[in-house]
Amino acid sequence: METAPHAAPLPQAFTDGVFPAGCPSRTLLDHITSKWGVLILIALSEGDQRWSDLRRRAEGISEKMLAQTLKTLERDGLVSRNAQPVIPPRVDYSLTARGYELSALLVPLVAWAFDNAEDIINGVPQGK
Amino acid sequence: METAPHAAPLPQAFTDGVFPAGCPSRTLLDHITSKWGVLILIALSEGDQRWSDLRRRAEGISEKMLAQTLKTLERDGLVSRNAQPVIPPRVDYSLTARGYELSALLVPLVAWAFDNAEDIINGVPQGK
DNA sequence: TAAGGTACTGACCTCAGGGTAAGTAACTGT
DNA sequence: ACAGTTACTTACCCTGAGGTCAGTACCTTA
Repeated sequence: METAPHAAPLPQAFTDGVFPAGCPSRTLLDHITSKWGVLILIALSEGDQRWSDLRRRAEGISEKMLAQTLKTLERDGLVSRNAQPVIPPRVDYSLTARGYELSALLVPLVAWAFDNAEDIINGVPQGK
Repeated sequence: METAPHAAPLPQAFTDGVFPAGCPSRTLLDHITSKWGVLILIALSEGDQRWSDLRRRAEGISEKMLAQTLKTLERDGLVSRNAQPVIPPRVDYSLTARGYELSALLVPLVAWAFDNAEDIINGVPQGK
């Protein structure tokens, strides 16, 4: 029942243990841990997706937020947009190399949340 | 320059590729990816901390948000609170087993964000 | 000729996440 | 007697995340 012994190395970063307020990582962290950002990145980790696919998979997202989230992730170089000049329009989104790198870290986190959510939200103590 | 081939298995969860709107994992994800939640969990991953330590380390957090975040994480069974009946008060916070499990997934993510933030926010394309 | 499909944009409004500041309890040291 | 310490709570306010809805462009099919 002991908690954290002392493991889990925070690599070289934050050696003083302080997370500075003005640090750019704060901004990036806000983008990638945003409500919809996580879901979009996870969805794309399974392969390219069209706009309409993403809308369907991130259930509950509005068109406005989908557009906004995708723009942010694109600006951050995590997602790339490929528009085909056809009618009706067809736009495919995919992860960049950098985005794929990130999704590899994000996927286990979301999987863990999925596995533990029910117990935690319903207040099951610790055992199962 | 190819992006995601198809790897990174989303374990058993979300086999249909849809993230349902009412899913409890949405709530949990909101807690653990919240602006301050992440920082608190990371800070505690290095060992027990007092209230005042956490305030200092999560630079910029207000007392109100620290209290609120800690309460949420405690309710979720990720953080445990140990108050000693001394004057002036002394309260230590630590990760539970569950919280430690989570922090092991969170730490690499934050480390990645820290390493890549500067390039990404300043718009360095991809190479370095 | 009118409806439908796709990928958006923009205007408008609401609500909650989060900041600021002051107050509190209870003891200790000067 | 009074300031100092620590861990909070409470009240008030405000910005911005995010929802809703309407509109658009352009071609296709009924």
